[in-house]
Amino acid sequence: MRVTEADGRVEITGVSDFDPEKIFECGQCFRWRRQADGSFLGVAMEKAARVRREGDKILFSGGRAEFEAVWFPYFDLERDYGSVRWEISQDPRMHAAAEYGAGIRILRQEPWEALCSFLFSQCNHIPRIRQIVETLCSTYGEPIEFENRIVYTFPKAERVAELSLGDLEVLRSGYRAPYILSAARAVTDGSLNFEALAGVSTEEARRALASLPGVGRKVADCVLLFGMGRTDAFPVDVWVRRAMERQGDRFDPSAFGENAGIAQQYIFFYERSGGAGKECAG
DNA sequence: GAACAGGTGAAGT
DNA sequence: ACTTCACCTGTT
Repeated sequence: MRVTEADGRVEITGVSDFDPEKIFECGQCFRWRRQADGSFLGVAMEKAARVRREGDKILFSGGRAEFEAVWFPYFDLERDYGSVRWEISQDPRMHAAAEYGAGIRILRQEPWEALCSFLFSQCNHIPRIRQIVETLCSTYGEPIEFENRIVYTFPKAERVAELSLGDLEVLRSGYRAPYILSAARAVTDGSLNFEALAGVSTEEARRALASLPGVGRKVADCVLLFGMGRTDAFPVDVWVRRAMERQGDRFDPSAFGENAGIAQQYIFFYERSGGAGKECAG
């Protein structure tokens, strides 16, 4: 990977598997929006950014220092997705999905944001999840200026913990609102400590997350995968379940080891695209 | 208007 | 251990 800085932005070349559209629209995150010029604008890690692809170049707003401190880890640029994808493709059942998902990367989001986002996700469509998250941020996040506009950070757990259910009504998040409040309180009072969970097994971290109200196996695995860098976590939602059931034969995600979560994202993206359905029609 | 949506947890077999 | 249901809200 080659990194150059110019005009207040960073260009990288020589990165395989970086398709902004797939990364931001494969359902793992909810705060990046496509702009009229084809770039994506978002806020993550308390920073706003614009990201675009031009041919084999990826452009990031901001300087090299910010890129190295924030966006390099956030976009998981250390991982060679080309070879991960090749390994996953060795399972013939994964071949089509892995090829279709070329360009996806698993973002390393903040664990608290991932926890909230996937608590909101239950029984909701993606547009609605985005709406709820955006309202949470614009109402309770911190304003920051970016390219002559105001955008909002994701509010910290400490901020949410001091809110009431009434304060959250503006989100229209229904029965999920109390889940958010108790999660915020758990993070704030230390009974859920993400830093400490970095040092325990995935299974133990999963148990800790699932002890929160409203967090079951699926949401816990989403937090592990999208917010805690646990690529061995394999969230099973209705789409992935459908794909697995169609295999008829037993499908064991643990066979993918540390790549299970990435395989999951290929399956999810492919299944939602409808590509898998066509294959089976007949 | 009923049914459903990236789930969870309690209560019923 | 497996199945059923309610849960807010918005959309089809």
